[in-house]
Amino acid sequence: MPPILSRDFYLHPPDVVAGQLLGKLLVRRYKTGQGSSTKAIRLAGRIVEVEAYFGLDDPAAHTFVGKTARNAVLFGPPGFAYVYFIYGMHFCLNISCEPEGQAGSLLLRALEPVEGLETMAQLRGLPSDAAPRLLTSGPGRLCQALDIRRETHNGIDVTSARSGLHVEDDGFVSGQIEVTPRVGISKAAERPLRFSLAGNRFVSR
DNA sequence: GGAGCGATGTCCT
DNA sequence: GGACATCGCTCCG
Repeated sequence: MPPILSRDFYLHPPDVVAGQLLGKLLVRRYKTGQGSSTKAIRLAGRIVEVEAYFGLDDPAAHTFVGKTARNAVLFGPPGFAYVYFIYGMHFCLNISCEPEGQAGSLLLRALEPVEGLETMAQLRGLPSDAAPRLLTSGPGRLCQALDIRRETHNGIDVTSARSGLHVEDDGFVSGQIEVTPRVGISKAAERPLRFSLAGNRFVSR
């Protein structure tokens, strides 16, 4: 089994960790089937697009207003999942970074699906032969494809194998990294904090 | 393949 | 009450 990224990996500023996270595998353990025929499978995708959010200094970040009930996870230690509900129907997944007390985070925006594509399609409400691009290209899509919800995943430790959600380094070597402005925000929209694998088809639009 | 737009719940002011 | 780190559909080229 490839090594799970440790807490130290996430200890650094978000613009640093974002680039290092590209090319790693996001892995979700998932139970499929029913009754006695249930079995555990892996839903996995390679991280191809990440946005960096700073804490109190970043007007676009959820943490800009200070610590609240919703964003409390981000003020905790690095390597924990922050899952929030947006636009009345979607979830987005972040991972906390920086030392406890500093609220940097990484927004996972797109994966290249690697394991469990049929189950991902099912979870997305698509036919099993759906185009892979439709599965995990976009922050809301990847949460739906991996069945990541606030109730089940907000606040879990992604550095522990027992969480059922973690990030692995399988030795993949990233090519060129592209850095562009972040997507879908109105404040600090010009800052180049969106990191993606150059030329990868699974990067969101 | 791109612009426009509606759906929809939660959070914070 | 308004804004929102989105998505999928329609309509148009």
